[in-house]
Amino acid sequence: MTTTPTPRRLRTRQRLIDHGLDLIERQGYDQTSAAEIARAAGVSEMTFFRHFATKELLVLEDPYDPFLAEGIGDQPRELPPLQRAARGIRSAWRTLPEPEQPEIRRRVRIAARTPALRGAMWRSTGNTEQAIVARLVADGAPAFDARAAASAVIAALVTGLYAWADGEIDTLGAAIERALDVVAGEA
Amino acid sequence: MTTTPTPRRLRTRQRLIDHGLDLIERQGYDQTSAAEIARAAGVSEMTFFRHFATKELLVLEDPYDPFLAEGIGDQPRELPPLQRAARGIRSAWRTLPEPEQPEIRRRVRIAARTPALRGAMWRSTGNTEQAIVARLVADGAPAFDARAAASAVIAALVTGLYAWADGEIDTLGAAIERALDVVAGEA
DNA sequence: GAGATAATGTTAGCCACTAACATTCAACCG
DNA sequence: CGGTTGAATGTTAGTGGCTAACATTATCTC
Repeated sequence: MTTTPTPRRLRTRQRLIDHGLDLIERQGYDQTSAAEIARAAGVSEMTFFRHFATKELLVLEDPYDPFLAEGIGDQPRELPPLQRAARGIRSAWRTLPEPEQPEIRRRVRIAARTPALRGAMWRSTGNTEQAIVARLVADGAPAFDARAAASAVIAALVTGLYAWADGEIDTLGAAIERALDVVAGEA
Repeated sequence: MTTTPTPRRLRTRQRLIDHGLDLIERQGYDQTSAAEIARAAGVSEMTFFRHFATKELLVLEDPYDPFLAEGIGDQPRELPPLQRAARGIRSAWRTLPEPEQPEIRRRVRIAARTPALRGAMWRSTGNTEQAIVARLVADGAPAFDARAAASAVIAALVTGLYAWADGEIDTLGAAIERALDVVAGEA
């Protein structure tokens, strides 16, 4: 189905990202047009949109990572959905090395500062949220409770992301732990 | 500061809303242009945007209601922020009569079905969220915890709103109660 | 080196939205 | 009642996000 991209395409894509984040950091998201980014990257405007279906995705697109939902199945089913989701994510995160990608931080910082992107960020977490809902439901949670718990946990996580991007919290891991503490305290 | 709108302006605005929701319900949000709505309401496209700064706001604009945050101050400060927010909102809601406005339900149903509007909904809850954060912080909560708690509670509330609009839960009050139960169970 | 295929370019156009300026409407004043 | 004023609306022109259709250029294979 999904054919692997050619080296040339990957180079073009990376140039668009590099020049795009650069320009946006300097002049702001709204003040930077897709055409301008394309010009800076040495391609046509059309090519920009062939790489990123929307301008938002230049900043927010990330490969879908369902791994966050994977720890949920291990949690005891007696726990309420919110606790299961929070603890599952925490344990999934701990099995992973801190992905110290500075580019992710650039992206999140831009998103945090751009009102137009905050909504888009919400949309871009949709896949992760659905994965969490699916796991909770598979383990017996009512559909409504699963949706409410998943959306609440994701919202807190995004808050943590923003705090990390702003330098308010040092490491991504610490931001996540603290956000999860707030929605499902140690109590 | 804010001058009261003239009767004529109010009539035009209502006609835009009536024809707008009507057309959007029939053909979908993305398939209905602002120009089309304006034409149906018998005004120019420019007038549409003078009443609604963005097309999204035709569906989502609602007077800012800070009342939801008002019950938070009454909660015991020993409780963690998430509990304070959830209980405060619950008690604020209970002091109010169920506002059985069918138009609100139309709007929410459209928002629930339109991916482009889900993000906008998130933005439109920003005022309420800020009010909640302000109250939590005023009562001594750390800023980060307040933001995380407020965003989580709002996210769950929006989930409840959608469920009510879809008919999955009968009354708005029940939807809110249940959403709050999920994020801050009786435990 | 010829062909096939992916990647890009060009052009034209729709829609959301804005700025600038002209026009109509409604209330108020004499 | 006519005239004046300010709000509401209309008109026109333009920008930026985004798409469709078709032409062109790279790159890879044989």
